Amino acid sequence: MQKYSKQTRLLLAVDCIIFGFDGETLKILLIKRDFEPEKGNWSLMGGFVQANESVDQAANRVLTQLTNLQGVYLEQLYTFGNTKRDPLERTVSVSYFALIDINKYEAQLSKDYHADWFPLKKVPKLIFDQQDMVEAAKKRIRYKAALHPILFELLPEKFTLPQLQVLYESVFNTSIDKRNFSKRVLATGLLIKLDDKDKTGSKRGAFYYQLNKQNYYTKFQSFINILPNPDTLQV
Amino acid sequence: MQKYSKQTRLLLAVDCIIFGFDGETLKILLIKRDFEPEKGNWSLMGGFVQANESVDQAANRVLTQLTNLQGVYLEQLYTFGNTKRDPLERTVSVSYFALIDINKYEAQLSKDYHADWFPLKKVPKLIFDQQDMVEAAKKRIRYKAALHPILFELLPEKFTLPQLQVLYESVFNTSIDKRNFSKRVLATGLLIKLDDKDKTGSKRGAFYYQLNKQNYYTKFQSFINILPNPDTLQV
DNA sequence: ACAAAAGTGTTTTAGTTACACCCATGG
DNA sequence: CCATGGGTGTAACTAAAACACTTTTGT
Repeated sequence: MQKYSKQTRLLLAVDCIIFGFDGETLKILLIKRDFEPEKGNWSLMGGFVQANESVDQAANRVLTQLTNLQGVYLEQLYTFGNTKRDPLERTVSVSYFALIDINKYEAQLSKDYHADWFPLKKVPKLIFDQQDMVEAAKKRIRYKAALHPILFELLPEKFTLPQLQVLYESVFNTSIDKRNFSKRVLATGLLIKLDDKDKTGSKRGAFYYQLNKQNYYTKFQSFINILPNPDTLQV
Repeated sequence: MQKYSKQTRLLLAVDCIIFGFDGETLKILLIKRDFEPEKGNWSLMGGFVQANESVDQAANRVLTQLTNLQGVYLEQLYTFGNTKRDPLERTVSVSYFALIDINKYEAQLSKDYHADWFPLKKVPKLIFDQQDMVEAAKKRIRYKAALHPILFELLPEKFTLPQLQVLYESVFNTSIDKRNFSKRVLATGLLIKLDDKDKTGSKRGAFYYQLNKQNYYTKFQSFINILPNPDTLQV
């Protein structure tokens, strides 16, 4: 089966940076690595690409293994290819980032995989070059969210404008005027106002909204304008 | 040296989409593949990642092989990992795109490598999934150029505003008001006006400009605003 | 003297920011 | 009845778009 003779064959891995939002801060999901080297240390969920699967399929497999979720937003981030990144054997890793609704994630799974959620500011030391992967993922999510409506992937089907605003404020580490925020968000045409309210956050309650899926898919690739001053954003 | 036993090892390649601008249209550089399969057909410049080099190094090596240029703008684009993309043997390819000053490219090299420049609208049939790579690169260059000043990498050290405008108009397939264009470009603070003129394009001549390297490097990551209506751009 | 491309300024329009009060409700 | 968070409108300002004429010079 080796038709290109004399060429080096090497290990190819995938690693997933899995983001979730708990209503207050953006978090990532890490596991305790269960094999050597670095066994027992915090790590991204990952795995080797198998002979019979594409790289994308490998990333999806690995993500589903840990979360038991299907159809999740998953995007290729960057391929890390330094020769020494895995000290045991040359391994190139294709990193992906995923955005999941943290409520759909079952806590039970954390026990099975010795996994845990970490706020971005409290990420523990990670194995190999995974610190770089997380940094790249943080940059990418901010970059992309400044231009495209990806953050909705982190919220449940029904959400309120205050919830959405907290999410944006947390991702961009800024505070936004709620009047202007609501104007900009509603001007995108991506939201449908529902009749019922979320009463958990206040006595008056805040109206629920849901995504207008049609507009969402057609406008996903175009630039949107939810943030103030996106021009001055350093990304 | 195989420490992770029972895992699949596979071939890893790099492929480069090399862009150049001849003053009229955006072009890419292709070669005639000199080994089987698909020997003699048009192909991107590429090669296998060797045991002792990083993936980035492989991309740089391959680019320098064909162009004899160093220090060129080279950015990782996407990793293509379908199982069947190379019919001979499973090969995952990390694609990169490069922006070069077409004047620095020596025509002699084209003869050595049986290479040629093709306008984006006249790219011939390519091997494997390289058509997808070129499409991804076209999208990426437009996307990135709409937000960041990468197109200067395609121009010589000294260039005129009319030349720059033709470049933008060609990349975005649009026509731009020259008064507004010059206002926006100069407002970026990226350009230094020189004293001499390019007289090849007109009797009066157009002033040369060069990049303010300092501002260029510090502002490279922030969003700039040279295009009209970037919001409505489909990318 | 005229053709051909370079260069420049102003008005109009649209979009963004800043800002403060009333509303609804549970306790 | 009051504390808490939700919801909304307007005026001031800033940025973008539209638009046309003058300059230079080689032939």
